[in-house]
Amino acid sequence: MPSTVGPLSAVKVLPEPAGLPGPLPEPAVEDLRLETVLGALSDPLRLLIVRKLLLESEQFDHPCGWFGIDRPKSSLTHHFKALREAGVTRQRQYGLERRSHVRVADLNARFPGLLDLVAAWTPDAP
Amino acid sequence: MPSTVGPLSAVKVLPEPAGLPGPLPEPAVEDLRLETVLGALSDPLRLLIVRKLLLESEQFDHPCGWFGIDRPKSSLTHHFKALREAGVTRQRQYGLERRSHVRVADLNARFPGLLDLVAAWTPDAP
DNA sequence: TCGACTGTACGAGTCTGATCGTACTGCATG
DNA sequence: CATGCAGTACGATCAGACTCGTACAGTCGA
Repeated sequence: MPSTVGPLSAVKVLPEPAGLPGPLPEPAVEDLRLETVLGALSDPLRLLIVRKLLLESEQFDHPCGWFGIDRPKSSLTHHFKALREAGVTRQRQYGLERRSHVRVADLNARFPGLLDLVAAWTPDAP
Repeated sequence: MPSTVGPLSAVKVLPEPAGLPGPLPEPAVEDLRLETVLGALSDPLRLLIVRKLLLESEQFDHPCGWFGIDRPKSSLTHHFKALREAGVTRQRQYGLERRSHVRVADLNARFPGLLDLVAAWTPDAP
């Protein structure tokens, strides 16, 4: 997984007209890479985040605090950014909060069945 | 991805009666972990290996040389070991060679659809 | 028995990612 | 305007992975 989104030419950069809720920079659907997405999902914490989004929301965006993860804010920022830059989630700025949801349609179009595996995943045991 | 197979209790250790072609140590089906498998598949080189095994063999084992990858032997050993320890491939010792194949049945049982994504993957572009 | 061959083990160098503290930005509400 | 809050940016630290050279082990055929 690259530290940045990748070559800037491949990134949807929406300058975002001062304060309006628009999606943060993310890879376009056609630029989603399987190895990058799998890398983003190879972390248990991020798997937990995506699974929770899939099972308990799907239609609404959620801020970081909604997940109830007991980690420092800077750690959460790191993981949410990783998910967004891999193309797994989309983030929008709603006033104070930055809310996330899974790019279900995009991921199902490019990697059908992948999200089912995430939804069926369990944090620890068999 | 752990550097070892994991807790030794969770590893199928077949003492392998002196020279007979038996599977090398690998995680049991029920011990396969999604995050570990995804981590193993998040590397382009390993994705290439698994895809080649899926598309061009499926029924037969193949030694490292068969893949025609232009890397030092020690690098290849590293990746084949990573795949085996994650439970993606099985390796058997046939005389001189150590041959690999994908654990198709096991992976389809635990993570249905995952191998289809790997088979559909392309090394570089959309 | 002596190479030739396949693959491993071990170690070093390098790099990336995970974690987290601290300081900061931006928005909202009083 | 002042305060509080959500989240980021930056930097440090640490662990793990990737890459590879070198040395070694086991097997097969001449």
